[in-house]
Amino acid sequence: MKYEHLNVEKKWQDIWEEKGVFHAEENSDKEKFFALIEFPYPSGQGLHVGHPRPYTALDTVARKRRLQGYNVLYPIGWDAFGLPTENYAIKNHVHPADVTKENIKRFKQQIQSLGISFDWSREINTTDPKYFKWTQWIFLQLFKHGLAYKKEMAVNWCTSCKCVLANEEVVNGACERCGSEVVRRVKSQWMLKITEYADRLAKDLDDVNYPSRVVLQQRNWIGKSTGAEVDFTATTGDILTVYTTRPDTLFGATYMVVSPEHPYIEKWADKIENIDEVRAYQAEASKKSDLERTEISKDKTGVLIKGVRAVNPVNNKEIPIFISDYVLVSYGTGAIMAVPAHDTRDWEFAKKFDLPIIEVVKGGDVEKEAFTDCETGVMVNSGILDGLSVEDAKVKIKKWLTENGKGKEKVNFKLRDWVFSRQRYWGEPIPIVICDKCGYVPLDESELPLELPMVDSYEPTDTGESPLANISEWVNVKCPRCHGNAKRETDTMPQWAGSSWYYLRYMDPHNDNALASKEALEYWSPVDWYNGGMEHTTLHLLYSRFWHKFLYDIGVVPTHEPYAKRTSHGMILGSGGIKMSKSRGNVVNPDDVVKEYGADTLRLYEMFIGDFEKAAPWDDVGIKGCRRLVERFYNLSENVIDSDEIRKDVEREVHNAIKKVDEDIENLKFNTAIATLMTLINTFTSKGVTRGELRVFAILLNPFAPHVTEEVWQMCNLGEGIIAEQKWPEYDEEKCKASTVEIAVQVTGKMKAKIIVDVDASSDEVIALAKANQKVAAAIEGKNIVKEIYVKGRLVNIVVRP
RNA sequence: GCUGGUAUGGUGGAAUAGGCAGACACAAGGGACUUAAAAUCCCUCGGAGUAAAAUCCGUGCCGGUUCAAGUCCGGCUACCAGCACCA
Repeated sequence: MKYEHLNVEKKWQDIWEEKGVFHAEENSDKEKFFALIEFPYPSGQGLHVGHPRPYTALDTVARKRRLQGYNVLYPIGWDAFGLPTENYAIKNHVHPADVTKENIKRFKQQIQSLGISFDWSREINTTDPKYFKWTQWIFLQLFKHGLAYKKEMAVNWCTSCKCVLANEEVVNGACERCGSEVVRRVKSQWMLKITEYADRLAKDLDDVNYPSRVVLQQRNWIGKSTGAEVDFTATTGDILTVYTTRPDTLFGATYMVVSPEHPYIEKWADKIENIDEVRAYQAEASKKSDLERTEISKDKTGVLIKGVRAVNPVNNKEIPIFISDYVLVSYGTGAIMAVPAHDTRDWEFAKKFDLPIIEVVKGGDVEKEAFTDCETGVMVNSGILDGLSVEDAKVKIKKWLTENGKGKEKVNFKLRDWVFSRQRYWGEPIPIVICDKCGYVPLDESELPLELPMVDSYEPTDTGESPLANISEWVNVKCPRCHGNAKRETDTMPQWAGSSWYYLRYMDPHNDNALASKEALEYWSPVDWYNGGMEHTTLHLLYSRFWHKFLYDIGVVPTHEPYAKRTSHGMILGSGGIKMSKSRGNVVNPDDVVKEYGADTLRLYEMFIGDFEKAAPWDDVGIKGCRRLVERFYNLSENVIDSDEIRKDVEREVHNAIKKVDEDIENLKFNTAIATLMTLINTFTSKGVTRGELRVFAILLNPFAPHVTEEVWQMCNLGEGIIAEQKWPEYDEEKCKASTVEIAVQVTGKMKAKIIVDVDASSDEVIALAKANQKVAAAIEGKNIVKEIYVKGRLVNIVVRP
């Protein structure tokens, strides 16, 4: 019997749509379950087979939860602001809003053909003014709480996008999006004080269920370190504070280094004898792009500051001061004490400039390389610290510094504030007015949303100004405070703004009075299960945790973390394990797969392809195995045994399958869940299937292959419908157990025979049975038995010596 | 350089808490059905070895612990990802 997947799938999708079966219920007494996938960016290229992997995975979970009686929220929307759309619009002389509309239409149609159980009544779009009204509203709250501020600073400037980038968006000195060179530019930028939350963002990772690799990556990015600030006195009389994680090595400091941007250089200008040389070095350092700075990272450069020296507070020794670009102005105090004996970078610098190396931790050979081990060393040449371990020395010196007013314990983070403005058109306008008299004035909340003006040209400029700056009728406004002439902020928000809170909007997507109602937030928070890509770990995932914590602090949301559980999927690669890309011409379009094999087959294959968390290569031929599963299942309907029972001889296999599929879905082991179903269907194909067995099987398969299972259910008159009945099967632990079991028998670790024994047979009985086996008897004959081991239900090992 | 992760047949991948390596698929080979092909069904399918068995070898490499190691420990190698002068 031929399975006409196109008709069947369309039929069921129409039924689901018409009945609205996937709409999350309002005011429900049921327990809630909120499943979330990262909403897509509707690009011009349309869907590729990578997209459905996470959608299908959480769809499987969401469908299972519905069958288990939960009120499930599984929403989708569009993260639609962004550069590719804008660039396409510029090139083709159409408005980005129109491009976005077209792209969404295509994406939606493609996703709907997969039969994912999204609640389309809650669809959101970050470019919709009704949506970004609340993005702007959150920005205003951040501003009012001092967490959004404008600052003149050196920023990452993408030469191709003509736009600044956040630190998180710079990859190996290049733009994360387009790969072009990123250079430093001094610009006045809106910043968000994510650093204010650094400690909580790191610490609260303990309270959520995230994969350890995600936790680790976020913690590394936040980069918390504990050390001390130490006050050196310069010969000018100024206090020059350094940050170090190794205050124990203070006696080994033989010079200091300040970053080229350190403010004291200007202050000391007339005391520095070689100020021209110093200035030349500063100029050179400022010209370097990030890429150059990393490329030359091995060869240290620097200039000795002549005329000013520093005094080590612990022994009053005078030491020289250098400037060098290996010290960053943005971390710590922008100045370090250099301990060449115990820091690799300082060691390299000292060797190059022929500076003294004083060993203060014994245990290595500091003439050969820096000894950085903190575990084994013992303090030497360190006055009061001599003889102590590194750990004890740290404690003692911190105490000494505090007591003598020479420094204090200090925690530092690598995390920097978030550069939040972009000089592009297609983003949320920043709702701020710049007034000569009043400074930065927020728009009144009643003025929101502040919409984008219609313009003829939204090309980015080289001047570093947003295209919005040219629209004088939009730019020139009255100051909301003093009503004098003022100008709007013309930069827009980055792509990450809209996605930093979108999951909240799904809870109450049509609310005009708040980003979501209190009741909805109370009921649906937090997201129970959020699946997304590893590439967002230090971007979207971190940003949204920051916004959420802020919203929690100002009483908007009821939980301090947005996502209770996070999982991550691997990429779908092209055949041969290379990345799919348009330029390689190896992109597989899901539309073609749906057409040829059907959505159920595509879904099954996406889940069967391999370990969900790892990358897997697409195989055009391999998908056939999944199509066969669908057909075999469909064909089971032809010869159903008229009985509602589960037959005794398959009972154990059926109950084990329920258990296995249930557990595997919860543990992201979709591939082995499907393998279990394949094994079971092989049994049914050879032994036939009863109505009772078919019911169980169809429900287990339903979350993976929702169309064909409903179809067979209907054809065989098994009941009202799988979704309609909501009955996830339960397994009976007793029925999973076998009465007899096959035991492997080894003689000194070598497999000799297999015997069948009673599950509850005693060790003695089993060993006796094993010895009675011909092959085993032959193998142990005439030898000393040293040991006899029985592992229950597994094997017997008889250890002999000749 | 640092931090994680991974390594299993021709391929994708299984293997609870150390207990029969290769589940489940794909491909390949053989057979049945067919005028033929497709589809379907059945058989074989890590390597060496044998007429068939027996037997030996085998989870990136080298060692170790154990009655027993893909799994644990020590030392490498390769690949992937993240970070990259963070003091």
